[in-house]
Amino acid sequence: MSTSENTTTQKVSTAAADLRLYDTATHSVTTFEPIKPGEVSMYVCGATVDSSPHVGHLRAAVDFDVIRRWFIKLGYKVTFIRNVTDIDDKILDKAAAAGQRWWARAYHYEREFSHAYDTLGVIPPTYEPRATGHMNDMIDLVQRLIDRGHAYVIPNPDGTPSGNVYFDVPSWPEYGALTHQESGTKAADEDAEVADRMGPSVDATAPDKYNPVNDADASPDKHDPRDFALWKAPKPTDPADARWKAPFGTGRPGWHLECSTMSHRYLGDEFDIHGGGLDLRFPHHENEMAQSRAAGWGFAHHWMHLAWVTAKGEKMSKSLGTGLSIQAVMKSHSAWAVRYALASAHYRSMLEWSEQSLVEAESAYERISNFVQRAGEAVSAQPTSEAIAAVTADQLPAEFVEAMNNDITTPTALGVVFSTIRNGNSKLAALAAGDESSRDEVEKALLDVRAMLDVFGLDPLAEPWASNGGVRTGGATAGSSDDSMREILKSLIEEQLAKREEARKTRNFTLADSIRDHLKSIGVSIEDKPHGPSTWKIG
RNA sequence: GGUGGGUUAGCCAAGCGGUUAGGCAGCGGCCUGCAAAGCCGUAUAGACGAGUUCGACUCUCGUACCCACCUCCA
Repeated sequence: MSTSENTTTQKVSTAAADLRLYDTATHSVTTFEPIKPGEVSMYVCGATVDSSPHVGHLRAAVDFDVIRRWFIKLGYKVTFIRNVTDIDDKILDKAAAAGQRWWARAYHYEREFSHAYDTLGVIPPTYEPRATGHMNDMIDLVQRLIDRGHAYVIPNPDGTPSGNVYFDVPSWPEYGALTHQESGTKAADEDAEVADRMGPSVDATAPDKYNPVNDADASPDKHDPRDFALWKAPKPTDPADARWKAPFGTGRPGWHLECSTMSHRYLGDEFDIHGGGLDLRFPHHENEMAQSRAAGWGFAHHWMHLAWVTAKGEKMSKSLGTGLSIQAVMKSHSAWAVRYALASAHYRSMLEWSEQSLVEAESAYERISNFVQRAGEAVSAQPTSEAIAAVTADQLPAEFVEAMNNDITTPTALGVVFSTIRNGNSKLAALAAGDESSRDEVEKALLDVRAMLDVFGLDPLAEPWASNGGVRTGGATAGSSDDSMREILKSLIEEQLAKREEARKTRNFTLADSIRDHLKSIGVSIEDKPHGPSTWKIG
């Protein structure tokens, strides 16, 4: 990716004016207009680090990474924030159950997430704030909301503040603007029973229709069932180092508060895009929006929510215990294939995760890397990473740009990649047949393909794949850290190839085929060429 | 009960009111000593019912089924 420090000369592409994105708040696809010309600010809700990442978490990271890379390709300077929620009920509960310090558990799983992100080639955020690092900001925000009349402190019997502070939903008439659940006018009596069974709903505003399902919601202190915790008094079991002093009582922050605080800290009063998983829409993002706006901030202009990864048609979920751990998947599949499988569905569509999707991804890798390798050899040079980063959106194939600009339609954009490869393969064949006029077209196709793949983070010769083998071939690519072993392997295999070549010349095909079969059985595949020597690769 | 999304060929997955999505798998052909890779061609679609239209997979309404959020969740 472009790492140019000199952003003053950065130019936004012409294509950028035509980017359209779906906005959760308006339920429509609208043209994207940045707050500051040439810049995009994004805040994405990161993980609550209470246990290992699963495939669904990685989809979120990969999809937002692709969106971010597209903004960069359009020529924007992107500030990308993804937080780490490292203090919350689940972390405290699970750590206590496992006999761990809560912060030790949080840090352990934060490292697992980071490692998984790196493995899949997700660009690190511009900043990655932790909730625990922003306590003063959070306390300030709670106080600000109290001062502005949008929050109230629950007093102890003796009149001192208890540490429980709630957001006053009725004080904020815009509440519900994001998810449109503000109605409250229905409710024939027969609805009440179902509403109760289904738990709290912002539609069920009447106190007698409210049937709380957990302690926090059950609090009799709340003025309105929709009110939510900004600051929580410690439970007796909470460890001493999970309690922070505040003017409204010792306690810890509510979940929603964290993101409002951190987005403001790093992106200011207003920013372009707020993202997260679909499940965060309500209540998390609705509440975030209410408290940030009630604090007097403009907050997010645009909301993007990602759909699930499903397994056998159902949501892959930590809480349902159906999450497929990323470590398990990585045991039998390459990181490239996992990333491809995750990036190949539209971000707002459910993504059905199966072995078959991984198998297809591996096939895609073969097809793509075969082309990249052969084209590179045919024109005697691969484009440099600088050359690829320098390709602007305006220089990419128009159909690709249109697909990406049309709400990041990655499946269609990927179709353009394959079309370009097919066309490039044809030119490659023409070039091999001696048609020198095809050389420029092969070169162009190679550059286009790698630049498009770079938008997906799937250029096989870019990091992190390159140092992991990249295009796995005996001939062209070096880069292994273990060069001497590589040389030994190479000479052994080439000795076999020479024997086979000799056999082919004497039309001893039985011997030639047995050499090929043997190499295949140890994981080396042979490819004969119309002219010149046969090539080999591992895999 | 409220809110939102979905139903496309063997499988995965898009756009589009009329003109090839794409991938994987299949079939036929070219190339090859045979393969592999690659190229060309090709079959199988749009849950169901009605409506709008010259024309609908695409718009509208209805029905069925599936999924999600409303409680922690990417």
